[in-house]
Amino acid sequence: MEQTQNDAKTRILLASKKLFALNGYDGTSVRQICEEANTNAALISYYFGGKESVYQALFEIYSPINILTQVQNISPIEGISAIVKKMTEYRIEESEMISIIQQEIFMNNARIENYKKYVSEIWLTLKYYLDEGKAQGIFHFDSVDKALIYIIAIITFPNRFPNLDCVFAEEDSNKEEAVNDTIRFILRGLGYAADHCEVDNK
Amino acid sequence: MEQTQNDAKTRILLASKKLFALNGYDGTSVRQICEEANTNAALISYYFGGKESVYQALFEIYSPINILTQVQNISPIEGISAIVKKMTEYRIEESEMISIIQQEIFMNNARIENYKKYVSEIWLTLKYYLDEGKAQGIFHFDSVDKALIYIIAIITFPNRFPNLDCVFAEEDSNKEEAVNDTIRFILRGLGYAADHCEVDNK
DNA sequence: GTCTATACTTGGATAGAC
DNA sequence: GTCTATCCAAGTATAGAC
Repeated sequence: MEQTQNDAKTRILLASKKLFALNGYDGTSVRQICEEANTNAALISYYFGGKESVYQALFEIYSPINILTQVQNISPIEGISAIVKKMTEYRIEESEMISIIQQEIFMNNARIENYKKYVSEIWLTLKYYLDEGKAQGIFHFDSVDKALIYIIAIITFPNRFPNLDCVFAEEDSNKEEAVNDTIRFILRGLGYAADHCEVDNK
Repeated sequence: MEQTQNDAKTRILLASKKLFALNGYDGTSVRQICEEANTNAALISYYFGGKESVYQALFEIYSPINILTQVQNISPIEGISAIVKKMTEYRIEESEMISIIQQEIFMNNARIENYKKYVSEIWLTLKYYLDEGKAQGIFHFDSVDKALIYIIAIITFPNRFPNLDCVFAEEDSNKEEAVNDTIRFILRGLGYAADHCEVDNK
């Protein structure tokens, strides 16, 4: 089926992505979505089969698909940097999806069963590189689970807060800057001292 | 009015805290709450005036009230450590509230207007210490907003994931350990090199 | 392929019995 | 102080018109 930028189906997807991010799944009604999308409420059922199927479709279409490619057989530093880079880019490109994912991660519902496996894979890969890096003496932390949680917290935290504008003054920086800044903070946090302890340079 | 651990009002508060954390505000019905609390749906209105008022009551009763006491006129390191310590303790003691707060922060709704001011104050204090520390040459980062976001991400990230058990193997550690671990990660991330640049091994 | 009208379900609040 | 029954509003899905 042909799918242009402006057909009703696409408009529904974009509208629901926006509204789910702002108001949550349960806080968004199909009537709201269709108003935002300039379509009729019946089209949700017609195109997708229901509200939940629209939600599932978002994850299928806007998932960070290629995060784990090119992340095999490289060093812990490279591995972690690569994942942080991809996630940070995704976080900027698909900030609405990150909001949606954030809201889901901490909830109990079964809406994202399929997606969970996919996300777990990313976190387990991160964990693998943390273990490796610690074993090689590159990283210095006590608990791999705690370190993992800090990293997940950072790379899944939305960069937009509809509710807390007053705190954040700076305008958007470019993507590359954000990636490097995030990688630096995380590697430093892990006790990787290369960039500020000269004796460490080899 | 006398309030025991087991009166209906308290049971409603605890049940709603639990369910809001797991399923979100919109994902929780007053009927669910009252089933969990072993009371009747009418009591929500009777005691609180409505679902939203129960929600507000949670923030009034279980807020991290004393976070900003004893955080004046101290050094950036001490200031940031103190806030991270208090928030980490709160995160462990009131993990359900942290889940609820997390869900709210990224949303658009006006439910937590009062609470927002309170939260903003904490973040602005953190920001102040970050600026101070950078000016004093203690911290090394480019963007204070980015640094602030990393810290907020870490100290507001729930430590429980109903949805991602498989990734996290370790059992709960004690509170003090968690506090010190978190402070160390953050200070390192900020480029505060005191604890590993002299000689790494102890 | 798109929309209108509507039936069905669920949630929140309330009146009144005990 | 607590519960039962019920009203009203909102969300969802569907049948069928165009």
